[in-house]
Amino acid sequence: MTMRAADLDRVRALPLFCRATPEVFRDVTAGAFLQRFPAGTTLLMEGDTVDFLYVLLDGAVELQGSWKEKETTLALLRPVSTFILAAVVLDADALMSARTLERSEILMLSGEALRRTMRQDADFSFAVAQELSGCYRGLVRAVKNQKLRGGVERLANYLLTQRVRQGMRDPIVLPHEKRVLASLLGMSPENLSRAFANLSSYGVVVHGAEVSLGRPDALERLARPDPLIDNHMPPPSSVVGKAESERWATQTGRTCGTVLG
Amino acid sequence: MTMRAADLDRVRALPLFCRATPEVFRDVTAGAFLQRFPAGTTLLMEGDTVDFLYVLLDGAVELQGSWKEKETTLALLRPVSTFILAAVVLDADALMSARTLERSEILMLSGEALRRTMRQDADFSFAVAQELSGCYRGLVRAVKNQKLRGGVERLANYLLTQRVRQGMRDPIVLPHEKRVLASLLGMSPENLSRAFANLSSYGVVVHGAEVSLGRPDALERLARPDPLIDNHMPPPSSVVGKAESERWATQTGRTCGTVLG
DNA sequence: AGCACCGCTTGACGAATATCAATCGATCTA
DNA sequence: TAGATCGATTGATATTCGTCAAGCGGTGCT
Repeated sequence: MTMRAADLDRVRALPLFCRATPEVFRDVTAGAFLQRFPAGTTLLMEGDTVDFLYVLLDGAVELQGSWKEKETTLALLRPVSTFILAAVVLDADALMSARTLERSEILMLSGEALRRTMRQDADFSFAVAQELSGCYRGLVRAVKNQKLRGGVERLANYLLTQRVRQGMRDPIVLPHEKRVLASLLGMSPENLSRAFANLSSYGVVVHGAEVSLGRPDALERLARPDPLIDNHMPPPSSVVGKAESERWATQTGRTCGTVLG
Repeated sequence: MTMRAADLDRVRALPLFCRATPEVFRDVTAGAFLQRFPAGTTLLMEGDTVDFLYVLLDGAVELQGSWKEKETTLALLRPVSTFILAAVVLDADALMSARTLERSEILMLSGEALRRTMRQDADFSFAVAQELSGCYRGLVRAVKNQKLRGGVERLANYLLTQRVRQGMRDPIVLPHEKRVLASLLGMSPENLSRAFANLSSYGVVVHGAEVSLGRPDALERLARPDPLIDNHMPPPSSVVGKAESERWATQTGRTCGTVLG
């Protein structure tokens, strides 16, 4: 209950809640609490049963899956984003782990309360269904991205997507470590370096986290972005208006990367 | 409206509808119609706006995505399955194409009616949200499968999953052409052949569509199936009881393949 | 029967990618 | 400041995978 009014407002503005009645919002946030975590904290392990809907208010969170000592990044989240909505709705165990990449502020809503409210309010239930649909479509994009494109193509499209999200500024800045980005794009860190090197012939210059797309048109001819794969949603600056850009990975706000990769 | 009572019952039994009141079921099926398609018919193209929720009652359909002359199979559906639920809920365009693999019988429900009913009935809305959650989780499994495993490992796990679904019978039978299976598993048909050849050292013998897993234990040590990736749901024979095994790809019934791959 | 077509398999080759190792640079610490 | 640590880069090498080509074995058609 120790949360600033401004935080509550940011949650209220989420597509998931912005059309809910005051009563519904009160019900679903009943018993919610805000918590701060340092960087590198594991919030949730694969296979854990999940009792809360998480809302990232500040910081950064990585969703990852693992198999046989190997790990891969499924999504990178920035505020304001919700995650593991699907597991909460089904009251099932988590299919991915969640860990903080930076010091983060996270609101935790009772899963029980969420499900109860859904059963009582058709409009809220509908909003949840819409959110889940957006998440689903985000994953469809991810799979297509992964299966249909090669490594350099995924990187090229990632850069073009970032350019749009960062308001067409020229030196875009990578929002995460390159090792994490590599995992998101489905390649080894070494290969990401080489992929960047390849793109230099298309005008791409890298200086640390700053990447300048010298000739976006040339890069675009290589990347061939496709609205059915890459969600080039409006830059964060412009008011997002109708909560319509598909949401991603149970998260409602911006995503860092078209999508997994 | 030309549909047999038995068909209606099968639709009624879907997790999506089985808990709905008679009125809700009547509303959502209002204006629905049954249609027959020959093999190889494209029901829906990527990018098309979608006005109907599809229910596969007989036959087989493939969901695929494409980019730059390339195509990949995202899911293989068998009766009784619904598909493109997410696009219908959002009233958005389709992210994948759908085509029949065999002569198929398909029920088409009005998307408008579905959304209207959702807004009126919280329980139905909740059922849709649960269905979407299952689909979402199916895709998470798919991405993990694709990013964390190699080709042979994906095939080995596919075979083990099929063994469970087909009631542990020994010569399992591949439910689709090998070229389609290869696309589902994310490899070329040539590589699928070689992958099968590799598995011969683990007891796998292939005779056309019949595959005998000579030593399932050995195969399992290679495949390392994981409940957080492979949905080893109960064999179709045993009554599925509570509609709980996660649904896949907007589909409610059996799926042919752990998952895309 | 003969023929064409199609799906599957196999081999050879090249491209893409992972892995291992070493190095460089920046940051943090003692 | 010196040392240690960590992320990023680069090179060498092995593995995986896709592509091209040919051959095999069915099915269906005439």
